[in-house]
Amino acid sequence: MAKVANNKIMCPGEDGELRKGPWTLEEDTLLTHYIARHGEGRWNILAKCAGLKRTGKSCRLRWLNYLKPDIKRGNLTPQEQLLILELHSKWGNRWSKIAHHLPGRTDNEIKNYWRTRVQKQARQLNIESNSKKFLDAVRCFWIPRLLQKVEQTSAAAAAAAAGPQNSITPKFSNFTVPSVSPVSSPLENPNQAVENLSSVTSNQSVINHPTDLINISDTYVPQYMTSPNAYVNTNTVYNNQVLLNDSYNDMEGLISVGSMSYDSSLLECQMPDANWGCDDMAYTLWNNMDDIWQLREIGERGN
DNA sequence: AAGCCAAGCAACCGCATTGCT
DNA sequence: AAGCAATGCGGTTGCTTGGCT
Repeated sequence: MAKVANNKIMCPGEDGELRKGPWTLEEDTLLTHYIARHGEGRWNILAKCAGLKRTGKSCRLRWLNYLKPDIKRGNLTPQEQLLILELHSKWGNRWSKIAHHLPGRTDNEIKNYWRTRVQKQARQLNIESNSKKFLDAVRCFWIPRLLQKVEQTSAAAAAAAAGPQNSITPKFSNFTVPSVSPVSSPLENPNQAVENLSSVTSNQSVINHPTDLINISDTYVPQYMTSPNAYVNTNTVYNNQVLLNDSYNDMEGLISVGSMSYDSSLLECQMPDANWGCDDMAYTLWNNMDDIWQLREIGERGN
């Protein structure tokens, strides 16, 4: 341990220049063994006394982000991704705060996930990743999809645990076959889908593109945080046609779960028979999702 | 096989905050 | 209360790796 001489902490092997760059196995071993014996903290002293030619800061980072025994490695699960999206929508770039809610994950890992995966989507959508528009897109399209994945994976796990005779019927297995009515592309006429929504009478699918929903969602009451069903139902809208769009399809790639997916051409959006006015349409749409949207799970792609 | 490029991630840097003297 | 060191946090950099030509 350190000795104090003339108010200066003296440790063996503290001479020489500080190292930078990737850590070697030897350095990792030194740090791990030292912390196992003496514990964390007092990083500058630790760095010197452990015989590491690193700054205390560097040692701390290496330990917290890589060497600590409870660090979880590997891909983020759909549940973790969902949590990150939700918490980031609440708190923004408070990586450390977010990381506290994901045991075994570091703020650095979450930050990298956000920058590499999430911001990539924003770029592809031509939306600023810190804009309300993108936040809405995440809430309306991405989170619902993750919720589906979470449900699917837990259902699959339950089915596996129950054995083949007691397999559980997925929650989305009995939705009706839709009748999708063709409408003009919102890319050609961005306001078309909203207009179509106001004129629709019943049983018609009219939303072509997520940006339409983003526009609508400016006025919706954000129940997304408390109503899982709302996620699923809004996602129906997304799935309905946007899956044809490459950049949105890329969101799929972020979720490394099983092969189950939804066929956009067979998802149904049903409107109630009541007359829809544009003004209160958004509010009604988002608050009645549970009742008015139905979807049909296609199951394994290729069916 | 070699070179190029982009994505992902580990690590660094600077600033802010906290705690101790 | 002030000064200083340690620690924490978020932004950024640059290295590694894998895919493509």
